[in-house]
Amino acid sequence: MIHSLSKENYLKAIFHAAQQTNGTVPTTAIAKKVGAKPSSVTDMFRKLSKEGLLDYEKYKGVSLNELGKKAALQVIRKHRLWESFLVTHLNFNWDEVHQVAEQLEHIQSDKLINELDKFLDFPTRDPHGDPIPNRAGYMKISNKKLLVDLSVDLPAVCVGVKDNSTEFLQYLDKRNIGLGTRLTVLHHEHFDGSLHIQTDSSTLMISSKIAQN
Amino acid sequence: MIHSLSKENYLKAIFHAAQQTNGTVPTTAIAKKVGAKPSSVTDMFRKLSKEGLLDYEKYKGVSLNELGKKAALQVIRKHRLWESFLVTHLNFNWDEVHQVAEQLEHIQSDKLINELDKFLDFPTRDPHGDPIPNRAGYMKISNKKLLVDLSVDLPAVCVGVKDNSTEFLQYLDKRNIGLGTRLTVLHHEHFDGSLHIQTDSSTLMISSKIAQN
DNA sequence: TACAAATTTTAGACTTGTCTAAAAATTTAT
DNA sequence: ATAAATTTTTAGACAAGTCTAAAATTTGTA
Repeated sequence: MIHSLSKENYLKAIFHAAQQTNGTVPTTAIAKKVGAKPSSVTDMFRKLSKEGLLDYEKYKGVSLNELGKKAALQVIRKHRLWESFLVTHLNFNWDEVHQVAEQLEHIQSDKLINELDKFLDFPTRDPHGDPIPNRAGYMKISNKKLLVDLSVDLPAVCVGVKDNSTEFLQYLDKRNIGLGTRLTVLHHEHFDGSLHIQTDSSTLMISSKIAQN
Repeated sequence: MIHSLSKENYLKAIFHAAQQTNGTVPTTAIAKKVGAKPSSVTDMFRKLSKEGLLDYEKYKGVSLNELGKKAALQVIRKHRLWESFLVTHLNFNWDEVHQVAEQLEHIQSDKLINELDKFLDFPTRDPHGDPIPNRAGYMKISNKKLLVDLSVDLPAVCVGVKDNSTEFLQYLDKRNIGLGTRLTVLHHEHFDGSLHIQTDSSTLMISSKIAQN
């Protein structure tokens, strides 16, 4: 139940890659993610497969099984909790945390990570707005988030809306916002909760209308 | 200027061993500390020597040079700052922290460790009472500490006293405390600062008399 | 459908850090 | 002072994770 640093990185990479492609991931995709040559990735696929963490068929790519998913989610949980800690308590900016969290995510100690979770008051989103798996490995599916929860200056893509009423959709349409629209939050206006956002075509202001990223 | 996990462990082990023996450390002493066979230690001695971190002569043992000492102190700084964090913010007991700190001490990030230092308000002692090197690598020589600063239940040895007056020494003598006496603090009485301590031969009470560990 | 291109796997090798067994040097003790 | 005991080093090997080069398989296209 304890994996090497390298194996944890592969599991994480496969998990993330599988979010895009529906489950099965090709060798080269992982090679790019982990910064290794495809031949090395094949070797590791066989090892992880033999350890019962993923399903692998020669030339067919891999997919995480339940055990592998669980292991990957634990690493992701650690990564995101550490990122949160760095930003909220150690004065890191959201764009500085990744490299350090890549190291911290491999520290092995259940007590450590659960106490950190408690210390941070059980956050559900990391500084990039991505969901943090809980102790049991459960996390809200996908990395959608409400526009109001979106970090300032973080580029994002609109993939859905919460309020599906026609009037709301027309409102968005009039402003050229739809599925696939790329946007960035420029500024949060705290007194009324309104947002200044930047899309590819224009800059505009949005009130507390809730759009999902 | 960046060393592998294993090398950092060797540097730390050599540093600690050198505190006892006046500078030069034999192969077997390090073998025991790092949990490796003497032949492996010899190999590593040669590597670290070639990297300019320590002075090594075949069959003569090693000693850290300035560069090696600096590197060791940075690892020790990280170890002790993390121990402090674990105890003061994550509800670890002083006897639970070591194993986790052994991992955390190898995280590479100057910003991380300096921000952690600041977050902890620049502590000078870790939970075991050992001094924490500052950013520049400076630390109060040796791990002596005042008895009043000694953690409860941590076994210690008396190696000196601050007040050298005859009457104070006689006072200690009467209670069978001298250089080399092993003792443990059982309890701190907060209202008057007195201490209950346990020596090999007896249990006794000490007022705010300051004895150095 | 068959060939060319791209992807994936195999084979053999290298690095780091470790080990065992045996040889060499040092220390201890008589 | 020399033999015995201990310590240290050398030599050769191994596991993990990686690489390059070449072979095998799959995919895309004419």
